[in-house]
Amino acid sequence: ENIFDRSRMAPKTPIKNEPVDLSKQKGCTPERIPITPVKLVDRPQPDPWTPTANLKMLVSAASPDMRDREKKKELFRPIENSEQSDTPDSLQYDMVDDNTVDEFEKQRPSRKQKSLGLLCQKFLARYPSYPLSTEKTTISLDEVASILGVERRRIYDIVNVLESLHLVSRVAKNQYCWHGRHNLSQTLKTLQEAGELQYGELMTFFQHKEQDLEYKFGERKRETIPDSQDRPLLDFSEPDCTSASANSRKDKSLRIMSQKFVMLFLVSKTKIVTLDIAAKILIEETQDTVDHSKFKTKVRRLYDIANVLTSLGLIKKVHVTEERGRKPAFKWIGPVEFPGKTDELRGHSPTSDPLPGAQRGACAPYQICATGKQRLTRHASFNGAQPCEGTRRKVSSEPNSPRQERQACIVNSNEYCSKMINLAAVCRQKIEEDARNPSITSPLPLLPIPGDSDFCVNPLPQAVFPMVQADVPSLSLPNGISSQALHPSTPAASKRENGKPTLLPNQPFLCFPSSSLFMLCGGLQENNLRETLPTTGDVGNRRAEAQATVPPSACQKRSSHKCASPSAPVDDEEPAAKKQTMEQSDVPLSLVVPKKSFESPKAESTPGSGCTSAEHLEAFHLDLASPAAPEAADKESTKPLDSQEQEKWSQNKYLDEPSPGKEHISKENGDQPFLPQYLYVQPTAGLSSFNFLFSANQAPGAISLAASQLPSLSIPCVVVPSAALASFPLVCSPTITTSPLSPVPDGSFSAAASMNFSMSGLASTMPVFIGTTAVVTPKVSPSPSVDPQQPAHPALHLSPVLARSCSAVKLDSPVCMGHPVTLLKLQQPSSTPLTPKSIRPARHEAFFKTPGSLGDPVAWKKTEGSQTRNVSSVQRRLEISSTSPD
DNA sequence: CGATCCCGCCACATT
DNA sequence: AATGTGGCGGGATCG
Repeated sequence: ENIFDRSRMAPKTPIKNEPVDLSKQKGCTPERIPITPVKLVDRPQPDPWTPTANLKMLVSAASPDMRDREKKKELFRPIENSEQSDTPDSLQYDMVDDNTVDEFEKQRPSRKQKSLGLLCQKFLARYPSYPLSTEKTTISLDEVASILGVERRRIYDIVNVLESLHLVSRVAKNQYCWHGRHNLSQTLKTLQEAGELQYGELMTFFQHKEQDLEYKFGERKRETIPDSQDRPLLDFSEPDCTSASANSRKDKSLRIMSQKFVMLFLVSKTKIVTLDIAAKILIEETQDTVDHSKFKTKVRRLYDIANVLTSLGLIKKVHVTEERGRKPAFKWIGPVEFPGKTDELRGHSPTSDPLPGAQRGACAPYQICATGKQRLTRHASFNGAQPCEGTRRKVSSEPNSPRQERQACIVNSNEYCSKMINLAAVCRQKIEEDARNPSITSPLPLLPIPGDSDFCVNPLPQAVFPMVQADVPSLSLPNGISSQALHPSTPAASKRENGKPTLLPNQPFLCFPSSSLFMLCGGLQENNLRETLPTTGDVGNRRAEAQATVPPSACQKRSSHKCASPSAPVDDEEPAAKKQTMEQSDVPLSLVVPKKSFESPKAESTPGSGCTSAEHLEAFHLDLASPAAPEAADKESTKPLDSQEQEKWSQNKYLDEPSPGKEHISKENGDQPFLPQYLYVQPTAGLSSFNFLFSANQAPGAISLAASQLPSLSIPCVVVPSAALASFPLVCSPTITTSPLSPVPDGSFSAAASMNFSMSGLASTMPVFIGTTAVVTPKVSPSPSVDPQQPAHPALHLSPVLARSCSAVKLDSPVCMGHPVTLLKLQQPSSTPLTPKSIRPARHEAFFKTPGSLGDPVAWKKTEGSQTRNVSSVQRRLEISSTSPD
């Protein structure tokens, strides 16, 4: 034993022997190995002196032995390298050794003994936690591997994680420098800051949700990780690492993952992160699809990282019991508070120039990240839809004016998108989970429906789309157009949705959708209202940010706040409230928010009215952010509060292109639309019997814009029949006009018109849904499910939003809930294509089918194809957002 | 049976 | 080309 220990102790010995062989052989060989077959180390018995000697010995011995490995299991139990645990055995070995391999064999190291965590402990034991500054300890991977009796590959796993925390740095090939934990605190602080910037908001959302949900621990973390981080690796940059250059292109995923993982803990309120959430968050890009395999792989990696972190005493394994059950999770047990905050950092990145920072990004990862977000938002605003496109590629292509900044922005946006997506996915899952768990659901209204998850994801995207599309169309074309754009229906097309361009020019409308969601939620839920408001406010901020391009200051602030918000002060009135509310608010919302960036500006060009509307929106945003917000909130709150209203809402219709409807609304509601983010038109209003809900985003955009101009906004508008809806059977898809409802001219544009028509005709009492393209499902079961709602589907773009909204609503309002459910059912059967594009028209036959329930959207997606759906959802978002038309 | 995660193939990077 | 790195996922073990 001593020997073994020594060996470890004395790492220095240069010898490398071929530990590998030995190690590999692990088990002793039955045949010969008299000695201690197990580990290299063990074997050495003869010459204890130097570890190396032992190693050699072992090796030599082993090699022959090696061949036999097979036996190991039952027979062996080699002690293995492990000293301690094994030690006893080792002794035994000695005793036994020669003769019975058996014992050894039996001892064969259990898996645990070979665990990475244990190996890491051994590794760490070799070096002082706080080495004297003077002494520089170099680590030779080969040497360590041999000493510890493991393959070098394992050492890489450990070193990579340690490197991510700057406990070691790579000096040269096969050589690492041991720094110890002197800088650990600083590194963690940095990560925390970076994490807040990147994930802060998201985290908060998630956490809130989670908490709401009821996680025991409450947490998971959520967050998304921006790609940007990846590359730069937050920390790395600064670290002393001489080898900064080192980080070559490849972002070592393990290192990055490790940092991100740590960031999650640091950002998490609860300090507890579940593996699945972390994995989701870490999975970048469009993962909606969710490759199960990918997820699995990610989890595996996280285990690797977690084992090392556990050995470092930074985290410990725990179980979080959620509604669903218990999930593996890790709790941060390391230092939490770090003296000085990085206010500075924040200031930099957020406030200061987003762009530049981003570009520079390379220099300071943090900043970059932060900037990235901001930018993203901005982008969104600027570019409009593009931002998201989850898939970057597309986006990049689209946008036009590419400036460097822009491009950068785009990139960021992409990242942002990816994050969003991830978040969405996470949210979605949560929601789903929540939904599953009834208990939890309460907090989050959304969840209830299975589809929700989709909604979450989709909604945003869709919402975004709608916005854009709407805008575009509206601008360029009145209702119909927009619808057409949307209609393109082909999924692909839908995703991109053309309209944007026009819209985009300046900003994306995308944002709205999300807001819309919020709105809905808010409206629906009484409680939520507040939350929503805040969220909305946030949204507004974001929008502002997005728009910020124009108003940088505001944007920056917001962004900064956002970032900071979690930890830092949000400051403005909103922030605090928002934060709180935010937290409570559903995840989805949060997701939405980020996305949203609507804008309307572009609209101007085309439709003057649109512009105005846009302005309103902005104004709102601004207002929200500042003083106005409260009012809006109030208004909103009031609306939502009323259960009656909710009911009405249920009745609400969503119009894809409801410009007319919107107009009505707008008229009726007039200015207010903004307030709530959802616009819901009371029956009294223009619509005789219809209530309109507009997603906040939508609403704003839609309302303002749409109402005035954009018919196309359609997206946002969803008319949901009130609970009573049941009565309404009709849904009109804009494009498609299902025969029954209104004859829509052609699918494409007619939608708006159709909407109108339907409206008019139907209006009387029926709840009509206007889908942009959707088909009406006349069938409708009037009752509960309110098939009509389904129409939402029709509105492709809208649908998402609607769906979300609906879902949200459902949650929020019982009434809604009921409907949705039914709806969902319906929808599923229908097999609707969720994607807006698909929605598009005609092709999809009837998207609407059972539009009704919000939840459906998900279902739709599902129908399309789970994977695709997922991805699509994300992509859709992105695409939609991007609106690149094709 | 799900949670863990060891093991090592193999691709890519670096020398 | 050899060697260093490290992504990745099959499949064994654990609980």
